[in-house]
Amino acid sequence: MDMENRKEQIIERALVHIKKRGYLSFSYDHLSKELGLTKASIHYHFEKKESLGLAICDRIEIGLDQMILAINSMHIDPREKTMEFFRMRISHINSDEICPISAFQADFPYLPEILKQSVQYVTKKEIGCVAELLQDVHKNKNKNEAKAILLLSAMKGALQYRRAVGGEIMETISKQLEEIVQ
Amino acid sequence: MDMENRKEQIIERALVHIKKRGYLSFSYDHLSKELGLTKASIHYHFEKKESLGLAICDRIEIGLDQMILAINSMHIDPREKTMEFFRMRISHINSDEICPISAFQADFPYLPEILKQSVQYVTKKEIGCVAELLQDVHKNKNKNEAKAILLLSAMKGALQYRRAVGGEIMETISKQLEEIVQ
DNA sequence: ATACACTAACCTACTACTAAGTAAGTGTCA
DNA sequence: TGACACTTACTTAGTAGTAGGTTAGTGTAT
Repeated sequence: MDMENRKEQIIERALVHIKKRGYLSFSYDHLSKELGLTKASIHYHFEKKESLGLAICDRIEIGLDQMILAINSMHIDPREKTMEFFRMRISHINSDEICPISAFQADFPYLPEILKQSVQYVTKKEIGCVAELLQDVHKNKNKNEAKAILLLSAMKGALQYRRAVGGEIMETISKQLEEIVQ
Repeated sequence: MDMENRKEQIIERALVHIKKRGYLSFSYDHLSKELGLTKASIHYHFEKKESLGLAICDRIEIGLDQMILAINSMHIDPREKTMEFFRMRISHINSDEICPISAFQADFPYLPEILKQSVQYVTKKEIGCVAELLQDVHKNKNKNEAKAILLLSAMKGALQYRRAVGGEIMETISKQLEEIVQ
């Protein structure tokens, strides 16, 4: 397989693993067996685990950009745009998974410094995305930033709760997030 | 040192480690070195890591009971009681830590079955605690359960966000939680 | 004497990471 | 056209370090 396809394939599988079990707990061994390669081959594409971690952060960032682009091309109510962001975000996370950014945050103290920075960057970017969508609802920048953090914290906390209390929690939370957006 | 004191000491240190780095990532080796013991000695008190995990869940449950007891003996507004619960909960978590229940949830798919059950139990118990405190504010049981889940999700999500965006986030969130309680 | 709290030394499995080698292809020059 | 240098995408076989867990034995207080 050519370089770019294989790299993408590894990033995609690693992202699934991170959503399932976190950054520190997934291993090149698991990953390689799933892809029908050797560990060494993954090291060929991503010299260190850290390099793969950084590539995944980039991947998440690209995903955010694509979502914002898709949402801004929709002709719907501004309130609906914010909710659409959350719907899209949740739809990429299976019921046995958590948000990959949350997974990185859970392992944060033991990440290599450069990966910490990348996680910080993508975390802040996501908050910025939501805050900007909220700007079309009410024009209070400070309040929107605070609201964005609340909405995101609640959504991601809920995704983790889902593991212990079951699936119906996300509907319960979504309804209440809608009230907060209003 | 006598059995009960040592056991308590191990649980206490392990709880700190779980708040800092999660259940899967803390090790008997680290723990033993901190306590000036050997790994084997910790295995003497807690045969398996799983046993220690269960003891920590018990410990968290006892902590919840004590908080509810303390809060119910206060002569304050019902709204304030709910907020006091959150203040107490947050005060036990340092700025480089996350909620231990969240930490267990983050590692959930790879916990032994019996520990999963214990985490589920303590998760639901905490939701029950908050929902009951809310019963003194508004008497709508279903809505209070939903509100409890929202408040807890937001708080715990925010504790994880704090690692990537810094400490001032908790004040921002607390103010907004107060509005939701009203 | 016996139970308790502990240690030294070990085992197996798994982690990230590396060294050395190879088959298949690409580009270039006589 | 064909020989040569080089690259890509891998493999096999390792390294050192750490994980959870075990076994057999030691010191001590009652």
